[in-house]
Amino acid sequence: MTVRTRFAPSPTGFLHVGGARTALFSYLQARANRGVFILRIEDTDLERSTPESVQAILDGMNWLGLEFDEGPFYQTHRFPRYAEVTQQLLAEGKAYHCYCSKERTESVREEQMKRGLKPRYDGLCRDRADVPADIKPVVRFRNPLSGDVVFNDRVRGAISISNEELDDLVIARPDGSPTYNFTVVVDDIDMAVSLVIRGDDHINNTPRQINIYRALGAELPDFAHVPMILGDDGARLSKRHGAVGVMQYRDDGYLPQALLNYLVRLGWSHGDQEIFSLDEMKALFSIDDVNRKASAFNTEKLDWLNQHYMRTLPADEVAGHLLWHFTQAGLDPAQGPALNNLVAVQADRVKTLREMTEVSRVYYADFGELDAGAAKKHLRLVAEPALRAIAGRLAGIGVWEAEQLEKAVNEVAAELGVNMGKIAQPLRVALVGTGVSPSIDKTLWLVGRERSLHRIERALEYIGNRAPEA
RNA sequence: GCUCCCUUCGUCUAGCGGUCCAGGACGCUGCCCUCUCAAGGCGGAAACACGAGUUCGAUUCUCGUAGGGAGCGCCA
Repeated sequence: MTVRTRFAPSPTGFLHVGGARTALFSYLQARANRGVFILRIEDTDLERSTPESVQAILDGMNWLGLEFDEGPFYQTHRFPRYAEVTQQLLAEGKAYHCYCSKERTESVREEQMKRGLKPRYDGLCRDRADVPADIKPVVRFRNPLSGDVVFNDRVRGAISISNEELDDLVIARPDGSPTYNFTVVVDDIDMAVSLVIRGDDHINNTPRQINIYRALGAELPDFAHVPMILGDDGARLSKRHGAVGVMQYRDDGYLPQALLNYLVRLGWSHGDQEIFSLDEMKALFSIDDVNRKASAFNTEKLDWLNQHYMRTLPADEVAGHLLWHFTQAGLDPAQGPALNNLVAVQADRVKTLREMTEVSRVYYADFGELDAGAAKKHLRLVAEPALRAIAGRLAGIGVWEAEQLEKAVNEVAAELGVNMGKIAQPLRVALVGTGVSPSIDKTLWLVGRERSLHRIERALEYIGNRAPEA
């Protein structure tokens, strides 16, 4: 039997990391078993669902590379089907019309709470014979009154709940529109989903859904409830934790490979392995190895992975992602070194592409003021001879490559009888305006000949203009 | 309140009764390397929530306790 999994988000916002991981697990489980991955949009809540959210979810999945084989299916397109099944249940006496007002069911709930009971519908209309006029009824599922619902969760193990804890849930509103617990079951049956992977906030819904499966005479799928993802502080993930939307991570400079790798290791592991390519994930992942415990999102580890991928992925590939950030930052890549060269030099110095863009600005556009502290410390009178010497040397250099540049700087240092620090730091400040940059040869290489000579000239002016030292 | 679920270093995790005075990774930290910042190399500190059982033997099994989470909608 082929494994069929699905991701079924409701389009009420962007794709957040928790949903993304659920989607990833579902996707990988399908891939690992040569199965089918389905995308279904659960948009039955007309009030809160928006086309923008649908697009945001699609964008997020696309950015992560989670390709679905079937869908997207929209529940709003399937209302006739739900109505059909509702009628079937009604006809078979497995569901009934309920004329209770919202007010009544709410007061019943309050009363039960007050008495220390679990709030549930009291079944007043369950065996009602009369048909009140002028009231549009809801349809309730006739849940079994006794017995236990037992299922074996692929990540949680055996879970059991008594039917006495469950009540007759509403499956259709007065206007005929279906409700969640009902549509999922109908859809998962119709789409032949064999493994339902979803957040563990659905554990408590599962028994009532199982009862519906049974009433429909359908075979049960497997269930796998994955734990939720918490914020850095262990509290439920929310906006105040910063980035929660997948696309926000792109904006912040993360590579999809890094986020994917980070997410797959949240709740799942394969021995001590930390780095997984998508192909490895597809080959090694198993939902049965997923943990039961909720895990906290740790941005520092994501940073580490992101840097790892910036360093190890082909520079051209990273450059492709970097280009997007350059565009966002209003930088023209044509005004400086090729982006793949930039990546090769900068990758092990920054955590994100956004950071790379920021620290690389000086290679594509002029910088304003010299950093006051750095200039004061390194652009002093004593540095003047070194800068003049290096400028003269650079002007005549044949091939503007790191190797030659390093040689040139070394030779000038030797000729002047000073150590590297005495020449590299002033030169660095002259070239980029601050005391921090890649090794001096790479820095020169990135800045380029004309720009380097011009900036050294400017630094010499600065030295000339500064007040005599005490 | 009721029901269900969870509990190994700060964090992500390995462990599936003895191999564990608990292993890896991020982070932190010491040293080395060094033209700055990184990266890298070699070290270090850091955990089985607690209490009873079961067993020759429990991190691993059972039950309690404590703490945490989720659900209890005509939301999904």
